[in-house]
Amino acid sequence: VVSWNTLIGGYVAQEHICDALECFQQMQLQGLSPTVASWNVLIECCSLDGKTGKALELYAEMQHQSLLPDNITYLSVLKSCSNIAALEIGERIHAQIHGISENNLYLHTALIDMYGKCGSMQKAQEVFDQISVKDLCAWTALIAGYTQQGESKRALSLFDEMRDMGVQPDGVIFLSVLTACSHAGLVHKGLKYFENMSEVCGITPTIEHHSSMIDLLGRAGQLEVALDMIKRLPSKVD
RNA sequence: CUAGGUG
Repeated sequence: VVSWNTLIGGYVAQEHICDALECFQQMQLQGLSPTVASWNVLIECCSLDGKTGKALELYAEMQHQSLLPDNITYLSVLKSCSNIAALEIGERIHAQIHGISENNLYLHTALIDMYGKCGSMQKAQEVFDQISVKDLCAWTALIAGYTQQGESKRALSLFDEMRDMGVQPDGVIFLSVLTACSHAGLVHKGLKYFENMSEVCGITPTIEHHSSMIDLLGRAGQLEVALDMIKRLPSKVD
């Protein structure tokens, strides 16, 4: 069974979704019972493919066979929910999680992400507050949620709060932060964060960071500064 | 053998 799972995973990695599904059926035809991991790989694959309905279908089907979903199953299903902003389904799963498994940090982060993408920052904040040890990913999920809802100032103050607590930011969270600045037209803050990122935190800006900055500058009408940044791009990249 | 955050 383990090797079947590996095989399915291989198909998924090469984006041969149909082959993966076929493979899954064939293993059952041979009288082997898929493990939770088999289902997880499949569900994960459907949510990556944007086949959210199928993912939820598989999730229901696996429960129908009296297999217990594990944390990884919930993660994949929640990811599907965030993709289509399916708040009701997400809440249903949240309720299920409470009954069945001990919540871990990965799960909490996925919930925050899901609520954020569904526009329910109220609930996202609630989940966040219940976490005892918040790591960088949890912060990012929350901050990105506020950013996406247009609550830039909330996002930025959370970021400052996080740094006061001594959590080291990474390139991913800076992208959300820069996007928040861009959204709110906070040119100076954006420039400050951008500078701070490389000089204090030692993070090398990627193309994405530069795009974000150029977007910020462009929207604020600072076209010549934006142009200047574009000109300096190639030398910074290598 | 499978798992969370960014435009």
